[in-house]
Amino acid sequence: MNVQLRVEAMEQISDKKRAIFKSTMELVRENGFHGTPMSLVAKHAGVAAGTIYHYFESKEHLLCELFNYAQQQAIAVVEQETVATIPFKESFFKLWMGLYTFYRDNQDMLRFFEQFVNSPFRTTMPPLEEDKFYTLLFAFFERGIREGELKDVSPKIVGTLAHSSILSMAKMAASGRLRFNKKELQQIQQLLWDGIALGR
Amino acid sequence: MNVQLRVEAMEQISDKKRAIFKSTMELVRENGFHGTPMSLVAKHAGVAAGTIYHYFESKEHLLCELFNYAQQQAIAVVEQETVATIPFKESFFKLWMGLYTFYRDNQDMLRFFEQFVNSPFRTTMPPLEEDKFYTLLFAFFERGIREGELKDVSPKIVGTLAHSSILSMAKMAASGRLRFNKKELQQIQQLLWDGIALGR
DNA sequence: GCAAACCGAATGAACGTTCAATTGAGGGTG
DNA sequence: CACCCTCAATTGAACGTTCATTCGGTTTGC
Repeated sequence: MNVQLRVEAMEQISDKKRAIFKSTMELVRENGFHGTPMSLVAKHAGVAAGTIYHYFESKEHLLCELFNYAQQQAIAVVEQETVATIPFKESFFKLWMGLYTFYRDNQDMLRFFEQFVNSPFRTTMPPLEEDKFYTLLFAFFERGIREGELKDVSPKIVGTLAHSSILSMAKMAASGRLRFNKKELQQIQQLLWDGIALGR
Repeated sequence: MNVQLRVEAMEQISDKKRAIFKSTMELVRENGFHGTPMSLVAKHAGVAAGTIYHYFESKEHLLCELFNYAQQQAIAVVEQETVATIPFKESFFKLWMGLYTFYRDNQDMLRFFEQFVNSPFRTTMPPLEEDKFYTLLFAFFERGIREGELKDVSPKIVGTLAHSSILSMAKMAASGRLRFNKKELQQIQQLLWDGIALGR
């Protein structure tokens, strides 16, 4: 039943579709949003140009679906690290580290995300999965406030602050300007925690 | 002499050039990076297409120069709020608020920044002014560490965290999803300060 | 009268998308 | 098993549009 549910949620993606997603993400990372013509995507994915249009209505749809697809993977990380049976503080550190390593190890995706959320697509075709991601994230921080672990600031604010700290650190690591060791990463998380936690 | 210096630094920009910058920023904000043809920029700026090429070598150069131009204004904010004669803690809050209001009130610019730094231009033509911005920012936080006001974490880390918090809050305010009142803004700054400051 | 600034139609390349044609997997029939 | 039919998957050349850029000519300021 667990498997059943996962299959339903993921909607069983075809190999070609996945190859197209992968190529698009890599090319967008290197050449940007513009600068990745469909012909190039096709070549990289090892399919003909026409084939892409069998799976996707247009370039715009391809990009939007890719965003949702990638976002689902980020959602999976949040769901995995925020089970309600684990104490809040422990979950907080696990979530921070989980998302950080996810973004750090998926730099194509990270770059694609940033390009996408600042593009006009976001407004012309609002992505469903992004809402879900933030809903989950904010719910987690609301729990922290409810349980008296966090200061009484809007969960949206705390959640956004936490997430932006993760993103900026992952981008820093990705750009190669600074590589963090385990101790530094713990320092960063602790620093954030000190800010948002309710001192006893 | 004060005036003299400022003029030298700004290099005396022509009205047409400024109009082109303004139009580009507005159009990029609405239509994204792609989706703003030079012809549209020209029309919005009230000049002919060819005129743009009198001032800028190419679209790419226009965008890069615009980035530097905009970045200079952000630099001006940092310089204004981080004079060494004001106590560090007070400067910190002034800087946070100064940059926050700057970004919030210049949403075109904010959006353009985000698009630009995640585009491939950043790597093909590394922007000088971005370096200067971060150099100033990091120097300020280094001062905080040196004066024993901040925890001994790399100034690059603290600076990046602080800046990302500003950006994410300004983006939130810009998107209209949440409008902050003065008390909430103070809460956010305090929260950050609590995280990075050395408890006595 | 001479630069520099400015114009905007023309050019040519690049790109998203289409479509007629081909392949191949499955399945029903005798 | 051979045959045919169907339909989805796939191909890639061709099309039409859009867009950055050019350039010969005109205006403006000095």
